[in-house]
Amino acid sequence: MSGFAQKIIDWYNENKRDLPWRNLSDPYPIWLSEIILQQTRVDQGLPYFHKFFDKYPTVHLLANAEEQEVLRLWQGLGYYSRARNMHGAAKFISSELNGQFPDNFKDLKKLKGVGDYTAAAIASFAFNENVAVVDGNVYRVLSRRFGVEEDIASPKGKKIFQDLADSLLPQKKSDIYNQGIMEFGALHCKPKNPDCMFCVFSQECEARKTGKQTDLPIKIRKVKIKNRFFTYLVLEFKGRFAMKERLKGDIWQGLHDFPLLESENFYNEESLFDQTLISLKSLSRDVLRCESFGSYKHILTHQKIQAKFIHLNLKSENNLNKICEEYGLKLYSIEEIDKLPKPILINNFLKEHVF
DNA sequence: AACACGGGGCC
DNA sequence: GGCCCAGTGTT
Repeated sequence: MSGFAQKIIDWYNENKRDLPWRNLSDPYPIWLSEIILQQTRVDQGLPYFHKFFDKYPTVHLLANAEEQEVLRLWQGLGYYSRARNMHGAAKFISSELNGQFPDNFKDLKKLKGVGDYTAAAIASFAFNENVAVVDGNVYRVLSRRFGVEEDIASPKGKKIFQDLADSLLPQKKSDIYNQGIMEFGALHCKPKNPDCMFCVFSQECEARKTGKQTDLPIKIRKVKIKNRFFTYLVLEFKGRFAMKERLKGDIWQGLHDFPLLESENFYNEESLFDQTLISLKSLSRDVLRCESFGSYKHILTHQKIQAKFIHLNLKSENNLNKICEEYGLKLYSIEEIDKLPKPILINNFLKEHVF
């Protein structure tokens, strides 16, 4: 075993966290945890793992659940296609494979939502297959320790890191080593403020020699962050809220949120109001004028969505208030929105339509 | 090869 | 306000 792998394993045995999906041989909870932890920190994913594993202790129970119920449990975790793919894969395993999990890297990759990383992780942790996992932690640890300055976002860079990870993989205890290098990246060789003073690689780390720790790994972002502006109408009818299912091909597809207007900015009020009128005609068939204020900010990786809520201009003759009164509707103001329990905000996709 | 897809934590 | 996180699927 290389000195590198040995040091990783020693560090891991000394510093590892006690996590519920560790030291298990059943691939189901391991798969569950890996899907949940894609692009997600352990602290954030942990409660979701418990929710899912408690509610669906076997792959059959998950497979037999309604998709809406699965999405409801996933609510707030983000990247909702993970939930849909996971549910689809559960159905496939339950019905086509008789509940028998694929037991090797190649077959695991055939599952929806299981790519190179996840297939390697499950193959390694559940079936002790000798494959190297490469995730964000591995990129960081390897790039720093070995001074690799290749762009991890490029296919060429990805291959270089995969090859390096493969070459470092020990023949024995590769599962422990895989867990170890990721844990080391998550807890010690962190993106910001890595603890280089007390590091097992303090002597041989290439990044430390050149002071480039926080410059590595190199990741060239090409996608520009887009700004989007949503104005929400929050309408209540006898304790239920008007919600719409979001269309495919956009964010939160298939999920539900409040009726909304999208504009290029919040200052383009005139056009926003015009749209409002058109949109509200489906509710009231009347001409309405609304006034907007307040804000709710929602930041995504590649989209910056700023949302706010509107209420009506009370001076208006045929205003939404009147319509609301007629129909027994309540239109929420921003102050009232702020007092609502958090799940009622735009993370929500409850399937409760008033109209 | 580029891009879409979430939400939360950190500095 | 920008970056990152136990990445994958689509085009």
